[in-house]
Amino acid sequence: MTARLHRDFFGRSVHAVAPDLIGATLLFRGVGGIIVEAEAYHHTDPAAHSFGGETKRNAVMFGPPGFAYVYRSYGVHWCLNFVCEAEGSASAVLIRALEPTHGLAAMRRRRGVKDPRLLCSGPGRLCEALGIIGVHNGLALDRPPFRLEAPSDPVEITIGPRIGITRAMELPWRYGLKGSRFFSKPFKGAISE
DNA sequence: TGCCCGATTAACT
DNA sequence: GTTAATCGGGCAA
Repeated sequence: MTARLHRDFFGRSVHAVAPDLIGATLLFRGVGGIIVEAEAYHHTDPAAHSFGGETKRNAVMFGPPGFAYVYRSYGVHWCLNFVCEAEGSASAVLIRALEPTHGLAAMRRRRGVKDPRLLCSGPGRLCEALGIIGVHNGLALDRPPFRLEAPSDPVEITIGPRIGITRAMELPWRYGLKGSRFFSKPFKGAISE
């Protein structure tokens, strides 16, 4: 239990890493919870930021695996991704929701809500709850302030179409912890694995 | 430089 | 169900 996730873990296909992240514990400065929802993005995928090639914003995606890619969404929110595969592959997993387990008081203070289901259920919400912002773009995931631990027990995975995107919507690259009450949105037409 | 748009959220009707 | 908030990237001129 509590096996740390090392760089080798991320040096695999996003389609292997994303489901393996479900059930893992993500902490940022000791605050966080269990990853219950994630989506895979690959540079051959029209919905990925890296699809059009390397830019200043997405440069971290083109670097080595095991680092955080943080970007601003809709000019309002921050979103957290984990870079995967090999350097230059430009693929990443978007962390979409956590089940809060550590530092609930800090999360409530930052988010301004009490309901645990509103603290980290969404990519923008979880970054606000954990205090992750643009300056954390490019940080390594295997050392502080990040900490990642593998699931202590095997988990059942739910798979469905990604949400919030306008391109390649049909690709079933959204992964969830089966039965979780902390999704950003329900899984529709979900398949269990 | 100007313009449009987005891997979102919350607050509406 | 709809829409404003808000800003950097990407592209056209």
